[in-house]
Amino acid sequence: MNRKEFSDKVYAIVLDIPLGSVATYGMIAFLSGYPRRSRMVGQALHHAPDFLCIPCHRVVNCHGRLTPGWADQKQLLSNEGIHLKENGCVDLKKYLWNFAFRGEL
DNA sequence: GCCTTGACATTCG
DNA sequence: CCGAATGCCAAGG
Repeated sequence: MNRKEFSDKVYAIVLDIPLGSVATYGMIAFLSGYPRRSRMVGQALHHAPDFLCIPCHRVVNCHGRLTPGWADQKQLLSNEGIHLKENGCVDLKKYLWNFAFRGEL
C-alpha cells in the first residue's frame, strides 16, 4: 500500500517543518517523493493521528491560505510567531519553509 | 467502469 | 489578493 508509505513520509516532512515557517501541499507532496499528490497530502493530514502531533497548521496551500473550516489554525500560527495578514493569508514570501538550505547551513 | 467530490496547484482576469 | 477555469490524483458512490 503506497498510501501508508506516502502518508508516513508526509507526516515526517510536516513534523520536520521548522517553527515559524510554513510549507505548501505541493512542496510536501514533492518532498514525499510523490509530486502532484498535493490533494493526498491534505487527506493524509486530515486523517493524521493525534499521537503524532502533526503541526498541520503550518501547512498551507500555494496561495498561503489556511485550512478552510478551521478558524483555530490562525490562532496556532500566531502562537508560532506567524502573524497572518488582514485577509487571513500567510506571507509565503516570509514564512515559507526554505528547505533548500537543509544540511547546507 | 463511470461520475462526483476534495484540508490542491497553476494560470488568467 | 480574489475568483474562475483547467489539470492532476485518489477515494467513494
